[in-house]
Amino acid sequence: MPVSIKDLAKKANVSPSTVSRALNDHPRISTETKRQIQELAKSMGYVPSQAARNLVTQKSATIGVAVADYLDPFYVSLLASIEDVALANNYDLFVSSFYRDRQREEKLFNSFFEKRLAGIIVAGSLIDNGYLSQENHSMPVVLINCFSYPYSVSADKLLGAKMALEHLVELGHRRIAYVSPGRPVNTELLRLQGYHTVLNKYNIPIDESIIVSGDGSVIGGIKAVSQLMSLPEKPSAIFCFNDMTAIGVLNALQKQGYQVPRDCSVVGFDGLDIGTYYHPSLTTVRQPIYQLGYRATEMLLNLIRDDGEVGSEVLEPELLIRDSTAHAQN
Amino acid sequence: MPVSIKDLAKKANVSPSTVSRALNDHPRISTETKRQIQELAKSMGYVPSQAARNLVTQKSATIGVAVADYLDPFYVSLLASIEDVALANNYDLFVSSFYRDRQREEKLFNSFFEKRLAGIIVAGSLIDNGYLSQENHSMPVVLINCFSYPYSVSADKLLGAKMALEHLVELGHRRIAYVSPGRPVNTELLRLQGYHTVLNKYNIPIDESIIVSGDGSVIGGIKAVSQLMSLPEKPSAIFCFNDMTAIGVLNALQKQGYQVPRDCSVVGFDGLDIGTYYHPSLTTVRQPIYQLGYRATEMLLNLIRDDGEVGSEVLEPELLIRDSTAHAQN
DNA sequence: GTTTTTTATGCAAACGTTTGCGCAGATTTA
DNA sequence: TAAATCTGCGCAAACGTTTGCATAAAAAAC
Repeated sequence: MPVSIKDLAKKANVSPSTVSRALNDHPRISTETKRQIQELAKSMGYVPSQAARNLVTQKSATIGVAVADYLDPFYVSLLASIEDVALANNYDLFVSSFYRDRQREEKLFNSFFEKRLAGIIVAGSLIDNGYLSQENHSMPVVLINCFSYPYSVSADKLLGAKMALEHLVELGHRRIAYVSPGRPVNTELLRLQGYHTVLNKYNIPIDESIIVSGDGSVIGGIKAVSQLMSLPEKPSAIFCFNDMTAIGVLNALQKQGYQVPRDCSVVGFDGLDIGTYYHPSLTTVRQPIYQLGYRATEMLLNLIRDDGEVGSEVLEPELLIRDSTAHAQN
Repeated sequence: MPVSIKDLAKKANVSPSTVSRALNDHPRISTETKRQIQELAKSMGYVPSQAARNLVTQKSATIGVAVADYLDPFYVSLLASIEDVALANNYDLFVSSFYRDRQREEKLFNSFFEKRLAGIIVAGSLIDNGYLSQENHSMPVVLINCFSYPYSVSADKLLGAKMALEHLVELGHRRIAYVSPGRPVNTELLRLQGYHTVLNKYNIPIDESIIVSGDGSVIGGIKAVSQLMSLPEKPSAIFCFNDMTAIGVLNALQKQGYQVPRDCSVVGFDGLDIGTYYHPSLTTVRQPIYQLGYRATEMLLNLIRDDGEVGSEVLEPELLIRDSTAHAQN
C-alpha cells in the first residue's frame, strides 16, 4: 500500500530507473529532473522499501546484536558504543536478548540469518565457538567476551579475577567465597583459574563449599548469600562474577544484619555505574565496556568489508576499589 | 550467496514452486516429494529469505519496538511481556532505544517504516500524537504511556501521583519536593496535576522552588538533590517521577549525610524490582509493567489484523510502601 | 472404457528495487 | 562539418519468494 518508485515514475512521466537514480544522487541524471522527482517523492511521502533494495543488491545495512540479558546493565551499556560505530558507518541495529537461554540464542541467530543481515555481534554467547560449526552460514560474526571464537573482543577475565583476589588477600582475607555463573563458558573457566591461582600463590586451601553458583541476576546473589552464610565457617569476603550478583549479595548481607564491609567484603565484576550508587559503593573489576563494543563493531565492519584487521582481541580490566571492601577482622 | 529455493529446485529436479509448497506444508503436494525436499533443504542448509517473502506477500512478521531508554529498567522490563505476546503469535521483535531524544525517535520510526514492519510499539514517546500527523504512514502504532494517541495503553499517572502525595501528607509532610522529567509530555502534566490537587486539598501552598527537573536517570536525581538541599528551607520529602531518579536522590541524600527516611522521605514511580534491593528499599508507585506491554501488544495485533478492540486503555497503579518513607520530624 | 474428479506439478507473474546496456540528442573536438 | 564524446533517459533483467492458473497423470465414478 505504501507509495512505490513506480507510482512516482507514473506521476512524473519518467521511467522507474530515472526515479531510482534521482533518489540515489546518481551522476547520470539532470539536476532539474532530480530536483523535481525528489520533491515529488517528499510530497507523496515516499519511503524506500529496504526489503526490495536488499534483495536486488544482495546486501543489507543492518547489523544484528544479540545480548545475553537485557536486564543486566552491562549488556545494555555495550549497546551504546556498538550503536555509535554502526550509525557512523550508516548501519542500523537489530537488537535482541536471548535471556541467557541457549535455545533462544540459536533461534535468534536463525532469525538474523533469515533477515540476511550484514553481520552480527553476540555478547555473552552460550553457543560460543559453536558458531563455527555452521560452516555454511557465511555471515560475519563477532563475539564479545567469548575468546575461543576466532573473531572476538574480550576483557581479560583471568587478569581481572587475579586483581580482585590479590586485593582481597592483601586486605587479609583468607576465606574468600566465589559466586560463579552456573555455566562453564570459557570466559568463566578463566575467572575460576584466576581464583585458584591467587589462592594457591598464598597457600590458601581451596574450599569447594564456598564456591557457589548464581544466575547472573540480583536474585542469584541473594540466594548465594543464604547458602554461604548458613555455613559453619562463613566467608569474610565474597567475590562475584558480575556486578548484578554482587548487588544481590550486598543487599542480602545487609538484610541479614551483616555490615558491609565490616563483617564481609564484597567484590563485583563489570564496573557498572550503578555500583557507585549503592551504599556502600561496590568495589569491582571494571571491564572496558565502551571499548569492547567499539572494537567489536569495528571488527565486524572489517569482516563485512573483508579488509582491515580481525582476530581475537583481549582488553585489560581495571580494579576499582570502592567502599565494599575492607581489612579482614581478626 | 546463501542457498535459494531455486538451488533446491535444480538439485531436486522440480520447479521452484514445488519446493516452496513443500517447505510451507502446502496441501497440494505429495508426501514423498515433500519429505525429500525438506530433507534436501536441511542438508543444504537452506534458510528462507524473509525479505523476498515479505516483498511478495506484502506483509511482515516483525513488529518494531522503540523504547525511550535502554538504561532504565522500566522500559527493558516492558520488553518481556511484549516479547511473550509477540512470540506466541509468531511475530518477532525489532527493538531499539531512542535515548530520550526526539530526533532519534523520528529516525527510528522512519527506519521501521523502511523495513515495512507489521506494526510498532513506542514506549515513552516524545513525538506523542505527532504520529497522527503522518496521515499516510499506514502502519499500526500503539503507544505505551502516551494516552493522547488514539491507540495506547497507559498507567494512570494522575491517580499514581495522588496516591504518592496522599501517602506523604498522611505521614505529616508538608514540604514535599517534586523531581519531574524535564519535558512536558502529556503523561507528565497529569503527574504534576496530581501533585497540585493533593497539596491544594490539604491547603499546602505550592512552592515552585522545590519543583525541579531531572532527566530520568540516576544522575538527574543526584543533581536534583544538590539543588534541593541547598535551599534555605529544605524539603522533608521528595517525590520523584521515576524510580531511577529516586535511586539517585536516595544515594545523593546518603552521600550528603542525610538519613533516609529519618531526615527525608523519598518516593519513586515505576515499581522496579531494583527498588527493593536498595537500603532503605524504595517506596514507589507501581506501574503494571507486564500488563502495559501485554495489552499494548495485543492491541497492536488487533490493529494489524483489523479486528478486536482497540482504543485508549488506562491501567491502575498501586502504591508500594516500603522503607524510604516515614513520619515527618517535628 | 469413457467421463469426471482428484492430485501433483509446472508456468509465469508479481512484489519494489537497482543497474548494465543501448540509444537518441546535445555538445565538444579536430 | 564530420567525427568523437558526453548527457540524460528508458528497457529489461535480476534478486528470492509466493500463488493463481493451467495441465498432465492418476484415481474415482459411471
